[in-house]
Amino acid sequence: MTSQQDSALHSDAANPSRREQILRAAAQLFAERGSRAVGVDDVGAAVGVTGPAIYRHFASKDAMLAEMLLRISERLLAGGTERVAAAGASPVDQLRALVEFQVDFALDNPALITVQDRDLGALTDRDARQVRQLQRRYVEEWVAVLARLHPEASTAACRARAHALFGLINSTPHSAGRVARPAMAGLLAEMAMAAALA
Amino acid sequence: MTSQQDSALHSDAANPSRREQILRAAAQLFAERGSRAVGVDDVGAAVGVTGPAIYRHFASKDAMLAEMLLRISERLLAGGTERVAAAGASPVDQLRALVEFQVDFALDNPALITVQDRDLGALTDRDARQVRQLQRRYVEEWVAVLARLHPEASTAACRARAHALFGLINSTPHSAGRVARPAMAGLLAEMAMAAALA
DNA sequence: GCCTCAGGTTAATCGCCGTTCACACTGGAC
DNA sequence: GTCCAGTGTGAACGGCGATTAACCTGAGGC
Repeated sequence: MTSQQDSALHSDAANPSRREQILRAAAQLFAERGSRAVGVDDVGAAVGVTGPAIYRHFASKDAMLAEMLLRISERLLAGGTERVAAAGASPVDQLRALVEFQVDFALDNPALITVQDRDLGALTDRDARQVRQLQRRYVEEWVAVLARLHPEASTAACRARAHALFGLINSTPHSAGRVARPAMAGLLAEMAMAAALA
Repeated sequence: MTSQQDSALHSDAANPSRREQILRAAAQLFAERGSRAVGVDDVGAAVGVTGPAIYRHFASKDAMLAEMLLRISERLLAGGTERVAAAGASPVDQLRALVEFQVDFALDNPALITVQDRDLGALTDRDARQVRQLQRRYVEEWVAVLARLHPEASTAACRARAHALFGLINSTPHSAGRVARPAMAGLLAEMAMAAALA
């Protein structure tokens, strides 16, 4: 139904391998219905093959989900640290860089955003631990910046603030498409900045 | 494990019937693992009975989830309209009333908040439609207030803004417990007001 | 012209889990 | 005391869905 094609998954966006096609289709389906409600046959059908063909490319359905979530977390962490580094020394500028990065990511990859916080629990302990560790490092990036903007606040409060900002920005998938992308980006960034500095 | 006892489910909080116990336990489990990952036996075990005993109180596992989500939506809608009505004519006061109501609800019922937006898709079409309709009416309550505060903004933009505020406030379950309840309530309300008025 | 191998296919297998069944055990109502 | 409604229990049943097995094909390399 959706023509949405979350961009953060492809190595080679132009000519995606079958493996990449599967990951993208799976992300879309997982986001719509939840990973446990999506059958291996559904994923196969979405790329024009039968269910078991998946196993030529992934060890298991869980492995697909794991790879998906690991890539997202890595991409967020890498992008976040990069943007902060490029933003100079001003905490407000750093915050703005993080906000704009997260807004762009959420608008570009609504399905991945949805899957990430809905299906973390479906991973094996081992995979989940690894994803959570990457997520934690990304959060700490935000916490460090927020701490400089609110010197009086505890670390725990800054962490809560960071999570609240993620919730705000990641609300995108819920208010799907009725507002044009640039306007939406502006609105979310503005709200996030106001909330962050309040 | 958790001593959390979401309060919005009981009619008689003091001496809950077996039926209510089941709903509470199920909400907790569903929030932790997702409704599809929780077995009927798990729910039974959580209240000290075997799985099939559930069927003395609910027609099916889906019926449990449906009742849970319907109650939440009804409670939110009722609470929201009531608070707005009691807040007088000032849009800012009305907004503050809504924000404080939502913050209290989210802090009191983290499990329900989680289940509500994670497991809506597991409902039958009929039930899902009904829940969505209640949710929509609650959202419109917010949209009406936001529209008066931003007369220049489109309805769609106000709706996006409302969803963003829900995302912010409902982030509570993700930053579980490290900040004391009153401080958390203050922080979330402050951030939400700033974001709403930005 | 063969051999290999990547990538598919269809037809089992197999375990899990929602649900139903047939049979107790209560504890009031009368 | 009897009876019945309400609750539970353990043992099937049945379907669904992930995985595996066995077999096929077509494109290169040699």
